[in-house]
Amino acid sequence: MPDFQKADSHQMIERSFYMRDDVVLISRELIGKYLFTCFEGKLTGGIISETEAYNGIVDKASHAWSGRRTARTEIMYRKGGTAYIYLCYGIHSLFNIVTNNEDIPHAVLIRSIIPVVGFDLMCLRTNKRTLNHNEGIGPGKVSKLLGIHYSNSGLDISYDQLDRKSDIQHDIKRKIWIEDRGIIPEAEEVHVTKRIGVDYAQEDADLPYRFVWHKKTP
DNA sequence: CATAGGATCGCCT
DNA sequence: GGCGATCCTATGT
Repeated sequence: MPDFQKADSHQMIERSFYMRDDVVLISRELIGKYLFTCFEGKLTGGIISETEAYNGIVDKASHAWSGRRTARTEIMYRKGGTAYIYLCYGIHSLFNIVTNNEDIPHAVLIRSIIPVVGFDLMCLRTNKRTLNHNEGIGPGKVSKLLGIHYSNSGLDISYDQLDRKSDIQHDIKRKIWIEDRGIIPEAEEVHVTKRIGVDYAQEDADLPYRFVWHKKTP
């Protein structure tokens, strides 16, 4: 378990990171970043350990395939750094980060985290006495641990440096954000595979858009 | 309005 | 590894 207190580089990821063109690269680069939520003043967070890229209108696995726009998917067409969260199987809120410019509906699904901050609250949310080893593995479980609900879809998770008026620790309005704390996964520990549960996507079903961090045991 | 199905999970065998 | 839960979303009449 990394010691986040000792990491010397704490930095909330800014807009330019999310606004880039290559959603697969962003998906890869999010491995090892810290995902935080703060709802009702309570902080929880973990290290992102699994992601999937969804490559907009040309990607048959994407909700925005062929430019589809509905009330739900409209959020995907916002600018990079927006949260796109939707309900899956009637039960699970799945958390995605919109990337690229406005009107380009790229997104990264966060599939797993390693819990780091707020264990007590995460136990409450999952109704467990202690967190299981695999409690953060699976996109539905990520949202459960962090208290993310699909009604939070559309929240801004980024910030614009020029608009920054005070220390981010005092930005009580921000509910979800990502920080770079200097963790760099070993390249050979990050596995690339096809995406989960998208067999319906025909020729796009096998694209190497999933990244899984298999950490060597310390 | 009605209805099929889903970027899943946990419990069961 | 099989299956039911559970309800919103998208689509069609």
